[in-house]
Amino acid sequence: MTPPADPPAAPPAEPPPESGAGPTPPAAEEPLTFWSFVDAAVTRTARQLPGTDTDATRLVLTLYRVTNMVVYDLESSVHRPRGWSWPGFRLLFVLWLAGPLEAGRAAELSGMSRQAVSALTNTLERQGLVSRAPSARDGRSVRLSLTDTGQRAIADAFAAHNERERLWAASLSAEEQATLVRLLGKLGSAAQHSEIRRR
Amino acid sequence: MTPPADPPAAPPAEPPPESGAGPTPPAAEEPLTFWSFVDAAVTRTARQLPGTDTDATRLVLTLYRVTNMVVYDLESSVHRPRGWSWPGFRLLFVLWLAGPLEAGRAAELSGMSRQAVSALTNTLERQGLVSRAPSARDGRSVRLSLTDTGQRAIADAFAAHNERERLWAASLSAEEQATLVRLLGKLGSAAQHSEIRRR
DNA sequence: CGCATATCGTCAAAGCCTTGACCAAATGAC
DNA sequence: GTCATTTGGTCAAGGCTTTGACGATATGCG
Repeated sequence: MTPPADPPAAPPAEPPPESGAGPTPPAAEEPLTFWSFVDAAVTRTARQLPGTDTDATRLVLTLYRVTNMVVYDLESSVHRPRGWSWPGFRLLFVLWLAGPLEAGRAAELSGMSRQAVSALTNTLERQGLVSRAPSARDGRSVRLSLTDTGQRAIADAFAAHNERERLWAASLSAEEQATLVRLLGKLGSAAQHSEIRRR
Repeated sequence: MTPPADPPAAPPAEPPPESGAGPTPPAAEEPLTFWSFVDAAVTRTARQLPGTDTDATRLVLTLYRVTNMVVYDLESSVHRPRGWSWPGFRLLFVLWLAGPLEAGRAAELSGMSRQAVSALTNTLERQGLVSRAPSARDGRSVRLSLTDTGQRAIADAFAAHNERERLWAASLSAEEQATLVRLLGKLGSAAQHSEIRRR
């Protein structure tokens, strides 16, 4: 779901609906595009719902959209050509760096649910990249580890993945990258507040 | 897939694998957690693959993980209780703000594929929130619009959604929010470079 | 030691995503 | 006007996500 990259070259939006029913018609004279939609969204939510925290809307909308673009690019150019998926790569990445793990720990480190790790491991096991073994520590657990094939495959994939990451990161200076990471980390720490729902 | 919020309180990782086969064993003495994994990942990829752009790795890893946390929280606390999904909300949001749209335009504005919008519209139509009509402009197109029920439902959901966005955003000052949005926007503009894959 | 409770991984059902394909309609060249 | 090409929406297959449930195993209290 990578959007067109060249705003505002998209064809014109349909004309706004007639006055009366429903929300206030969009006031934009220019056609909306993926890019201008964020600005328009902020303006229009303020009009539709007085009291809207428009800065928060802009923040979350931008965060989600940019992340989606990055992930789509990485998945479609690096991982799908290998017959992999983005979540598959993420699980292989965790096992590559942390070594063999119990499935629950792999779920925790990768930020996936236990059921998602279980289903994903089915796929990766079938591809010969990961193997399951009963855990000596706990009869309920399975220990996931990369096969030799998996080790080689993830090293190769990560090289290409990192090359692509570098292209994305290169649009920011080193200082900007550091600032972005710092602010994202600060945003992420909000999850420690009791109001935020977490697993 | 929201990870535990309280680093590093997670139970200890399994002991590192023995020397020899596979990658260099993880050197960390502390158990890895969702949080410390990012730092560990950066350190260990540099060791596994000399020449790794570790700043890019940190940037993309952090971006993805924080976004995932935010989306999981919004979806599980605001949208799933309504019987909705995150993508469903996003499509409703676009139709709410832009008014009735042809499906292809809705796909464009929301950053989804046409097939994803089609399948999602099936669900929302079944829930009585969206309706399809043939487009007068183009015999191949369908025009998507919110039903009256849909209008009311999205207004109510967005109020709760925005309240939750506000909680997230509140962890940053207004200036920090503006800086984050600006840097994300700059990162997103990288998609205009020809190397980045886009739809 | 017995038993209630918690934990781990998997299962099932339903929804969402991707790619490739198909059919109908639109477009543009000649 | 004809025809090749493009476009729009849907379909199908396969993979990934969620929630709730289940059976096996572990834990801790009395």
